[in-house]
This record gives sequence, structure tokens and C-alpha cells, in this order.
Amino acid sequence: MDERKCKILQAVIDEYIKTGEPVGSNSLIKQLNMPVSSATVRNDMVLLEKLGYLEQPHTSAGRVPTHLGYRYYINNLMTPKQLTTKEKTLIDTLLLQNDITADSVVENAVNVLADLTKMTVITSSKIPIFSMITRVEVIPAGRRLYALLIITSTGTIKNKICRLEFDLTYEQLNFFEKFINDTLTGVNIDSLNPAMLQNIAVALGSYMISLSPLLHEVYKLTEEINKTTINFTGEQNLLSQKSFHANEVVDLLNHKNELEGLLSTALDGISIVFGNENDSFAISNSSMIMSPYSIGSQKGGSFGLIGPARIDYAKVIPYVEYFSKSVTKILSGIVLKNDDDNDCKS
Amino acid sequence: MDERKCKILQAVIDEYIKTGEPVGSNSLIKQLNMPVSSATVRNDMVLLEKLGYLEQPHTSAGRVPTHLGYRYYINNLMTPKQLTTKEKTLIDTLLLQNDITADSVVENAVNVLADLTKMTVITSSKIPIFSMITRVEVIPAGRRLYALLIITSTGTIKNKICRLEFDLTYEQLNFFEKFINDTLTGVNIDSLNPAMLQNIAVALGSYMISLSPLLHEVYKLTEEINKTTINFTGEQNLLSQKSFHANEVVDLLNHKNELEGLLSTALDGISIVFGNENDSFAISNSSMIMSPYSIGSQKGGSFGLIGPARIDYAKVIPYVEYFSKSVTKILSGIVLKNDDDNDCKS
DNA sequence: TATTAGCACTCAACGGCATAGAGTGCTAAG
DNA sequence: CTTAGCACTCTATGCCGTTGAGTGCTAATA
Repeated sequence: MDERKCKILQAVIDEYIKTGEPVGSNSLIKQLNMPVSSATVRNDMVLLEKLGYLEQPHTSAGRVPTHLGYRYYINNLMTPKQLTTKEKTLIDTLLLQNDITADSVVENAVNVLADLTKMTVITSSKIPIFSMITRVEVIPAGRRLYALLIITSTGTIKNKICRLEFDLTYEQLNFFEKFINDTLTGVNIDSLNPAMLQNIAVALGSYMISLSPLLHEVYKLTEEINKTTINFTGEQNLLSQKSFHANEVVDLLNHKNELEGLLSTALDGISIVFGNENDSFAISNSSMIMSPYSIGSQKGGSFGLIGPARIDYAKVIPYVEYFSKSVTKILSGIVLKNDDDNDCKS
Repeated sequence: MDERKCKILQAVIDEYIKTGEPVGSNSLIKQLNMPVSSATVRNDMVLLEKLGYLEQPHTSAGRVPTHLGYRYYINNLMTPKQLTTKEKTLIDTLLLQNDITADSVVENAVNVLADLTKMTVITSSKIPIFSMITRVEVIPAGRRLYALLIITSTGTIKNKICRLEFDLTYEQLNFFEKFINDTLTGVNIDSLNPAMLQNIAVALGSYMISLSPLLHEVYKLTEEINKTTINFTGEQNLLSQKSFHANEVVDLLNHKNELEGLLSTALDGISIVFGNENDSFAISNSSMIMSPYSIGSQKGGSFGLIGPARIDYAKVIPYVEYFSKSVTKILSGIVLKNDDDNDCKS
């Protein structure tokens, strides 16, 4: 891979990303005004094809990048278009417009990212994993109906309404609320498990029979908070990609679980997957750019941008990097703020 | 419109719904073994075309129903395929699997309906309009953070986290919670308005300055509950319709507001709209079957099934009718149940 | 008068065929 | 190692001609 071959590979991919058409030797030298002839370029392209970086749709067509080609391009050739300070301040403003709870930060960020890049964004969020229970509330909401509410240190509120088989007295409810808050406040929400639940039930003492159904519902609610949530934004952007069939897209969107698996493999920094390389992400000629975000030193989730393989990586990757960093910073700030002073009642 | 012409129109539409291909006079007499010749059928078809019930894609093609044709078919010709008792009991079971709150009933029903009919279902839900406030809770959730919670008589729980500019004391909070519940419990949620809010703020007396921001947030939350929500289910079913372009579908899904307007026009019983007949519902060759549901005597919302114009109306309409009735019944039951005995604290 | 057999006509769909053009690989010369 | 030149390949495009389903019209029939 001498310098000229690199230049040619880069030019082919740049051009292909721009036009979506196979790139031939002639159009290449015209556009690049290289001091060599098209024949030379052709010879080099044969080599690049042997190396697996390019391929031909058919004999008499130009060259198209392979996944390997894209990877080489991303790692060695492209010059990322760094964000301007103007863009950065715009993003900063947009990201801070909804910074009260961790959930809302991520949700908002994903929207902004999909909007700015005109791509489809997918997030898997594990935020609850390192949040603590801040408060549990039980509120009568009708005949034998009770609303349960859990608030976590990252600002997540989750509620649920449940129907019991019998009525509870005011006294029972009061006891339960005090008991459950004494027991669970400050507990990490992912540390709860059936065994622990059993112990807590026993600790209810004489109230066990009447209150353990409610306890069980609380547990079920924590389980729900615990689930990794996965969300799409900007699906329209995928559907309006004319190179994709609606059916493929629908298929993709229906396989959230596989995508979650993929996203969870995202290592620090940017990683990229191509469709067909991987069974769980199978729209042909598509790719996903992934990056995780964290809270403090712990992993908080990841987001991935999905689009055709010929994404403008040079432009999009800096975006993803900046978002990953910003979201991490904002989330870490929120945890600090909320832990800071949590006792306004004192 | 003599009897034979009706039979022919019906046969054309039945056949077209089944195959999606224009129907010709020959295939018609074969399939229908009518005691007349194809020439006679042709003569009749010319008439049906003049009446506006049929049209030809081009001169040498068979006939295709027009919107007018479908309407005539639906109103006069088709024989609805009534649901069997088996189907009814299945639906009943499915509908009752989540009957705790009004919201969950509707959400569940829409899912089941989309699933059974393999179509896209859209709901506009006005449930909150006739629900009363059952309880308002304010829960400290971090530094200057407060979780607000409103529970309504139909089981809707809506929460929101808000950040205030200053800390509140335990005493202030306690006062607010008692005050706001005394003031708002039993109030219809759509009867709140800015003027009323003003009065309540004044009634806060010496607490007004410190607590009116919180009051304002409560009001904003009621406004949010009040909004007509509109939801899609089974979008995949639309996208996999090969007669629709992905772009059209995306367009449609992005125009929730127009659809809400359309849905709100749904009168009692079934109504049907065709695409292109109406600007706000513009996928060509599509149609929507709508029906409202109620709670007691008040309108609760509507749902609409969206699909190609050649829906199997005879099959789908009875479904929609049955759902409309069932949901109405279940919702009315919930309101009764929840109003029944609302004072377990006594 | 309503029906029908017969027939000429229309038009989309399909396949075959020639052409144009972009691009290639190879070869031989610089 | 580079390049001019050339034969070759293959898609895309457009132009028939054919096929077949379906039509409308007419004249004969019940």
C-alpha cells in the first residue's frame, strides 16, 4: 500500500459516498487531477481489489468499497470533519434543554442526534443499574387500587397501578410506606433479588400476610426499572433511504433484542458494524456507528446510528464522539447534583 | 340499479378485494356462473362506470372499484361476516387481560385489534376529559427537585419531575399537599383553566410566593393529561403493504394532528374515509375505518384502522364494531368500580 | 326490447434485438 | 514502472413485434 494506492482508495470511497455510483478510473483522474494515467489507476485498483478493499458489481462497472475498504478508510485515510465551535455550542444548548433527569437527558440527546445527522438513532440505556432508590410511595387510587411510585437518584420515576385482593387500612399503608422506605432508600436498584425480597418479607413480621402482595408489586416495579430499555428515533430517515426496502427496515426494527446485544458490545470510543457481517444486524449495505456513554466511571448505555454503508463517516463520527462525551458529562453532573443534598425535609 | 347490476358490482368488488387485479367480464361470468353472456355483463359494467361505481385503469383493462363503488358496496351489497362466538370469547379474554386503568384498556385493545386484523390501528384518546382528580402528590426527589403525581378516577397516573429555584421546607410541602388535595380532589380535569388557577393561587394566602411555582407545575401537568393523545400500533402492517410507498406511509405517520382531526369527526357507528378524498389523509388508494368508543354516555375517543382501499370490509367492519362496543363496556365498568368506594382511608 | 355472438380494436406486458457508453484488462512500447 | 491503444464485457436504453386479456360496437336473435 504505497501512498498513491491510499490516495486512490480514499478518492474512490469519498466519491462513492457522495454519489452512490461505482467509481471508474477515468472519472477518478479527472476529479483528482493526478499526474498519472487512467491505466495506472486501473492497475492499482486491481491490486486494491486483490487486497479486498474494493469490488466490482460487474465486469464493466467501476469499483465500489467493501466493508474492509470502509474500515481501512475510517482507520487510516479519512480526515474527520471536526465540529466547529459554533456547532458545538449549538449542540451544547440543545443538550441542556432537558437536563433534569438522566432519562430525559438521554432521550433528548437521541432526538437531537437523529435530527442533526438525519439518521436513525438507537439507544440502549442501562441508567438504572447504578441508580439508588430515593423514595417509594404507595398511594390509594380507588377501590383496592394502589399506585406505586419509585423515584431513583438519577431522577427516574416509575409508577404502576395495582389491584389487591383485599382492602388495606390506613394504618397498614402507613406502616408499609415507612417500612419500605427505611429498608430500600439508598439501595442500588439492581442489587434487589428474590432472596433479598424474601428477607424483607420476613422482616414485615405480623404484617407479612397482608402486606407481602404489595411488597411483591414493588419488587416487580424495580424489575421493570432494571430492564435495559431500547429506543429508536428517526425511523423515517431509514425508511426514506431509497436503497433500503421497507420490509428490511421493519425487520430490523422488530429485532430490538439482537440490536441490544450488538449495542452492548460497544467498547469505549467508536465502533462500527456492517450489515451482513453480522447476523443480528442484517440490512444489506447498512452500517451502524456505535458509542457508549457513561455516568462517572460506570457504563450508562450506548447509542448507535444506523444508515446505509455509504455514510459520510468523516462528518458523522465526530458528531457521535462529541455526543458521547457531552452526554457522559451531563449525566455525571446530574448524579452529583441529586446526591448532593437530598434532605430538604430536615 | 337492477338486481343483476348489483350482483355484478358486488362480484367485481369481492374479486378485486381478493386479488387486487382489475376484473374483466369473462373471469366474472366464469367465477359467478351467471346465466348471461359476457357481453351483457360488459353492457352493465358500462352503466356502472357511468354511475361512478367502477373505473378502468386503461381502455383494455378490467374494472376497478371507485371510492363511490366501495361506499355503495359497504352500505348495500356486502354481507358482513359476523364474528363467531368463539372469536368473541377470544376477544373478550384478550381485552380483559389488562383492565385496571382506562388507559391500559385502550392501549391493550388497540394492540389486540392490530394483531387480529393485521392492520394499522390509530387511536385518539380523550379519556381524561371526564376523569376527576383523585389525588395529587408532591414528593421531594433530590436537591430542589420535586416529583409531582396526579392520579385520576380512570386510573391514569401522570408524573413529572420539576426543579424549583429555591428549597421548600417540610412544613411548606405538607401544607401544599393538603391544600392542593382539598382544592382539587373531585374536580374534573378539563375544567381547570388559568382563571381558576389564579383563584387557587390567591387562596394560598401567605404561602403564595413560595408555593405558586409548584402550583403552576401542577397545572401544567393537568394540561398534559388533558391533551388528546394519539397513538399508532402495527405500523409494520402498513409498511409491508406492497402497494404503499414507504415515503407515503412516513408522511402519513408524521401528520398525527390531521389524523386526530379526522378521527374526532367519527360519528357513532362506523365511518369510512378514503385517501385522496380528503387532504388530511392522503395515501392514495388507502382507507380508514373509524369508530368511536365511549365511557358511559360520554365520548372517550375513537379508533381507526388504516389499510389499502381494498380491505376485506365484510370481515373487518364487524371486528371494529365489536371492539367499539366491548371497550365502551369495559371502560364504563372501570369508572363505576373506581368511583364505587374511594375512601379506604376512612 | 333485452340479450348475445362475433369481430375489430386497444393497450399493457413481455421478450428479443441492436446500440451506446462506461469501464475494464491486456499488450506492447516508451 | 508507466501508459497509449485496443479489444472486450456488460448494463442500460430504446425500439420493435407479439401475445393476450379485455373492451366497445354491430347486427342478429329470442
